[in-house]
Amino acid sequence: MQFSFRMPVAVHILLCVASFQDELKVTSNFLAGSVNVHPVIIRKTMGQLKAAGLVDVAAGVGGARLSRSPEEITLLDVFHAVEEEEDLFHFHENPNPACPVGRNIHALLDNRLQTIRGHMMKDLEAITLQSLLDDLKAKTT
Amino acid sequence: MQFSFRMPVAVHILLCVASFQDELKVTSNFLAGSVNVHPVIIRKTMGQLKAAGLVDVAAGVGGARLSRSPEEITLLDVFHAVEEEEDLFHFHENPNPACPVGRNIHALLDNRLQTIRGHMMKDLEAITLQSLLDDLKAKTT
DNA sequence: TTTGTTGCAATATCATAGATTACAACAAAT
DNA sequence: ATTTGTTGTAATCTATGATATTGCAACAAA
Repeated sequence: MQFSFRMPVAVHILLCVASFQDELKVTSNFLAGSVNVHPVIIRKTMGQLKAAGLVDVAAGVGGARLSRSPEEITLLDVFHAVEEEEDLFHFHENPNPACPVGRNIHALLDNRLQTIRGHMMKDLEAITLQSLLDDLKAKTT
Repeated sequence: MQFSFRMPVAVHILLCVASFQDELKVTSNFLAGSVNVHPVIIRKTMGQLKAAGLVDVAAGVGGARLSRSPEEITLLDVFHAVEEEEDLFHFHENPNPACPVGRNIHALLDNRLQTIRGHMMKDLEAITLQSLLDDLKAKTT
């Protein structure tokens, strides 16, 4: 089990927008060509990024731009924009309350797993779009 | 998206085995009653725990026991026993190699996300079955 | 008014997880 | 040796969620 590819796709979109917004009109069709998914998926994801205040999309005429500088966009922002707010692990419903383990399993695991999730969020927060752009530049020059 | 509930179920199984192995025969039907899932799911999960060397199951006569002491079983052991070895995030296949972003997106994200996954593994490793049993005892007495 | 685009709904397709059924293999008890 | 209760495993069913696809109204600029 793993997270869907919405997150990598969203990062891909943001990198493309950051890289090309000054040279050409970054449309969902253009992005679909680079990411290689259906344009509607791009538009949907872009809608989430827009709702999160990460990009501005020009309705009608088309094209997208970053709403903030790449230093101010972290992977945590992207994650929150794109993924549901869920627990990392899915608990089984209705464990038997007559069993001491069943009665307590949820409470036992919950805070420990939330801690792990918290660490993951911190890690994502430490990665900025700018750092990815820097790496990208290093790889392409 | 999140991990399936195999992991919490496996922990539940191990806690029950540890708690009851000296008092009664811990069968898949007994466990199914506490966890509240189908006995076949228990047997399947138990098979994974057995293959990972965490429990011994008595074929024929039935009943399970821990193969090691609870101090020597970590949630990382359980995780490896029960979850596929996958990346945390699912990458989109076939990004456009003609685009500098598409050509590099995988390499850009991969090691960063692997690092995050590594932290998660370390966190899981720090949680022993014994610590859960201690908490359980504190809650039930 | 035309053109290219976004936003969104509806539907289709596909993969995966869990539930369920069925049954052979097994070991102990009698 | 037979019975009994259990494990191990395969096959199938169902539900859910993710992505793909189609279609179209709304929009803004030329």
